[in-house]
Amino acid sequence: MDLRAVRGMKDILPEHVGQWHRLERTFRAAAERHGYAEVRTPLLEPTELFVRQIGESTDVVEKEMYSFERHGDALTVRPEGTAGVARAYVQNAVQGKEPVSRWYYLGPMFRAERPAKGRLRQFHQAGCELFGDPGPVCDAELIGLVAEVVGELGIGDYRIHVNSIGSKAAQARYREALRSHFAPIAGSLSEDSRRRLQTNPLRILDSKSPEDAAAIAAAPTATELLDGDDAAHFQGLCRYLESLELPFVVDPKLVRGLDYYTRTLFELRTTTDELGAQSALAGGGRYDGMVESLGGPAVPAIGFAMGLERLLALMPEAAAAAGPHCYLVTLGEPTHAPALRLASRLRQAGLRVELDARAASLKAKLRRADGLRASLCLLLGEGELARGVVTVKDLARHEQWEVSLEEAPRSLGTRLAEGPPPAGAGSRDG
RNA sequence: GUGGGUAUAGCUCAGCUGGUUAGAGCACUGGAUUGUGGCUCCAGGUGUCGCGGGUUCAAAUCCCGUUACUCACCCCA
Repeated sequence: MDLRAVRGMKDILPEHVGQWHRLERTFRAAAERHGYAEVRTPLLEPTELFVRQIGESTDVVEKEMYSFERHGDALTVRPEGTAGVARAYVQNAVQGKEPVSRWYYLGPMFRAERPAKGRLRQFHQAGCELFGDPGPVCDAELIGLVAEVVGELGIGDYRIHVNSIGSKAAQARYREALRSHFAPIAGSLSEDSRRRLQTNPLRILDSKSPEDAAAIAAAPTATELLDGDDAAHFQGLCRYLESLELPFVVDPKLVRGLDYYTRTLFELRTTTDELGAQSALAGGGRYDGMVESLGGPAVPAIGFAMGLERLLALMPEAAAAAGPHCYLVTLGEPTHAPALRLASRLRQAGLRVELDARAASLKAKLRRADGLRASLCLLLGEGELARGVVTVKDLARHEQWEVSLEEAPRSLGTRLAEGPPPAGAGSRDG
């Protein structure tokens, strides 16, 4: 086969879409309970949007974006959701319509990384963005929302990591403090970390190289350097998380790879190894400067995104998808047209009907009805046709009877409404 | 981008230090039951052994190259 899906981009086959729907339903319901409404923004944005908001020297911008030029416009397929949503917020002057906006989104993101376990080039995120509230009450509430969704999905093995890197000014001070801490010992650092000393010393902190471990442990932490307002904000966040009874760990080494964050940072990390070397299920933080840097007023904002493939990998197996109510089997060409009409009338009555007019044996068709977990199998042969009836077979109860073609939609509708057949058979909800 | 691993039937995989017609399970089809399923039994496979080259009397097996997938680094969802 020479035409395959692009590397790192996967087909989601019908057998898995039930799980996706469950995940999306759970997320939407939780977000809407918290007052969030869905926003849909384009997959393509001006390249400049991501370069300026995510940061020129970040990995995402330096090497992971799908960028191209078309009709003179430099465009990029979105690598994340926040920048586009913030752009939409500013462009539509939403701050003038309401003091606080709660928006959620759902969809594919694209990063041209080398794929690995838990990491794809097209992956899906669901996220929330809250504009107009500086926190920290809403920060805690937002983290609570993420935990709620993850918990409802049946995922329990995770930890909430929280940190604060302060305002942009505090970050600049912190960067300097890290530089003066690491510069004298640069010789003992890993090659990557020596490079990061120049580009972004914050990210030395999440280096996993053993040679960096001691230097990182001795490094100053961001929270130590927070000034009055920043420190109070972070203390408030921790206090509110406690009052929500959300277990969390303060993780001074939590530094995220996007430049736009201010103050609050958080991640939900799985404590299992189901995701290989990856561990983040969801991540987010505050980005108080973004709206203003996009040309809007100084509106504070916070948000998060969850990786849907990663959540799916940790979700417990769901029950089998519901089969059809009726599996309608024809026997012989003369029954085809009447069967088509019967199927259509049954569907009008609200039933899920699958018609099997293959030339295969009755045995093969019944086997298929069974494999699909159909509730009822309907047999329409020439004998039935002559008598104006259809044979109805309850696959779970091993009973069969005839009903007139005329009466079938009403009779079968009633029968199916009576409830599921005995255990182990019939339809189940996913 | 840099490394490691893998590549045999639709799927999951056996196939030993090279040896003649390349196997199993699952799935699928037919039959046992001329129109009755899940269990059982019987039967059914012409598969570019990823691709190209090399070594050899002989290559799925050894060597080289190449492509794809995968895992790890990096970074993140």
